[in-house]
Amino acid sequence: MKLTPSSYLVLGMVRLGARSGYAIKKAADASTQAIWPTSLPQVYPELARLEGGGLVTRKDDPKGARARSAYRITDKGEAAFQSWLRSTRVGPLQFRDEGSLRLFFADALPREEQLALVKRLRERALREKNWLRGELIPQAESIPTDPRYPALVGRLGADSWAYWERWFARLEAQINRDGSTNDKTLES
Amino acid sequence: MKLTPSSYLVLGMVRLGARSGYAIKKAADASTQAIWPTSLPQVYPELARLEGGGLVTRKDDPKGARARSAYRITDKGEAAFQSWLRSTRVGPLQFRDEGSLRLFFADALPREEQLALVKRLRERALREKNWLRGELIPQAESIPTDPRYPALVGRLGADSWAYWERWFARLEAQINRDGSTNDKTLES
DNA sequence: GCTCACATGTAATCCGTTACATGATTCT
DNA sequence: AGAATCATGTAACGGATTACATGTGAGC
Repeated sequence: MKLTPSSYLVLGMVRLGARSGYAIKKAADASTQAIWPTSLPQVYPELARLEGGGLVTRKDDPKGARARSAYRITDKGEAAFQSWLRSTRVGPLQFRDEGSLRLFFADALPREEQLALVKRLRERALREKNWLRGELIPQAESIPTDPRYPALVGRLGADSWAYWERWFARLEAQINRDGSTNDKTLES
Repeated sequence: MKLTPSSYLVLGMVRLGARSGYAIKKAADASTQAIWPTSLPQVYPELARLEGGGLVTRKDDPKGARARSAYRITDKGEAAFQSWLRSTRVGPLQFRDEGSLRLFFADALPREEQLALVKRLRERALREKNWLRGELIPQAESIPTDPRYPALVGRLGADSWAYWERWFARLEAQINRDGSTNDKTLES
C-alpha cells in the first residue's frame, strides 16, 4: 500500500482528533492549507484507502438523521505515521509561481511597468503575511493536543512572506532610484 | 485559445532566442526550474499549440541528418506575451512541501527526533541556496538579451533559502536550549 | 422561511510526470 | 568504440481540481 504526503496529512489529522472527512478538510484549511492543500474529493477516497489498509477504523456516527463517520487511527496507523515522520528522505519542495515567472521575463517591460509588477508582488506578500498572522496562526494555536509545531509552521510561512515583502520593497526602491538591478544581492 | 503559465514560459524562452524544443527545456532547467519546472513531453505539444494559434512559427532546421525545428515568436505572440506580463491578476503561488508537513506534525516526535528533522530541513535549505548561488545564478547571468531579471529571480530564490537556513538554525538553537518553541516569532 | 454550515460522495477533466521509442552527433 | 548530448515525439499513468449530485441541522 503506497502512502503519499496527502495520505499522511489525512492520517495525521485523524490522529489529532478530526473524526469525519469534513472535519479533516476543515482542520486542513485552518492549518496546513499553505504547505499542503487538499480538497474533500481527495479526503474521502483517501480515508477509504487508509481504512482498507487497516491504518484507521471507521464507525457510524450519525447526528440525528444525518449520516456521519467517525475515524480513529489504529496502532498500525500510528506506527506508519511515526515511521514517516522519522524517515530521512526529505521530498523535494514543490514550488510554482506565475508571479515570479512574470518577474523573470520583466526585461521585456518598460521600467514603469516593471515597477507596477514588483509592487503587485510586494502587495501579495503583504496580504499573505497578514492572512497567516491574523487568521491561520491564531487557529493553529488552538489545535488540541500539544499545539507547538502547527503554530510554528504558520510562523515560518508568515515570516517568509514578510521577508518577500521587504525584498520587493528594496527592489522597488532600487528601481525607483536608478533603474539598476545589477547589485550582487538584495539580501538583508 | 487558452494559454497557461507553462505556455508563456515556452513562448518567453522562444522570445529570448531558444529555437528548438530541446533548447527551451535546457534553458528552463538553467533558469526557471525553481519557479516553474517543465519537461520535454510538455514542451513539444505546447510548441505545436502555440504554432496552431499563430503565436510562433516553425521552420525546418536540420543539423546534418538530424531533424530539428527552429521556432520564432510572431507579432501576435509578442502581443500576447506583453499582455500577459502586464495583466494585474497575480495567480496564487503554488507551494507543497512534505518537509514542512512533517514539521507540522512534529509534536508526535521526541525532542531528539524533532531536532534531527529540523536539521534535515536546514541542510536542505543550505543545499538549495548553494545550488542557486553556484549553478543557476551564474547561468542566468549569461542569458542573452538584457539579462537583468533572470539573475534577479535567481537571487530571490537563493536569498529565500538563505532565510530558511537561518530560521531553522535559530529553531535548532531554541530546541537545544530549552525545548520551548512558544516564542512569538523567530523572525530576524 | 431562508441561508449557511455540516456531511458524503461520484464523474469528468486537467496538468504534469514517467516510461517508452528512436536515432544522429559529438566527445573521450 | 562507447558514452554523453542533441533531438523529437507518443503512451500510460497519477494526483489533484472542478463540477455534479444529494440531503440534514442550526441559526437568524
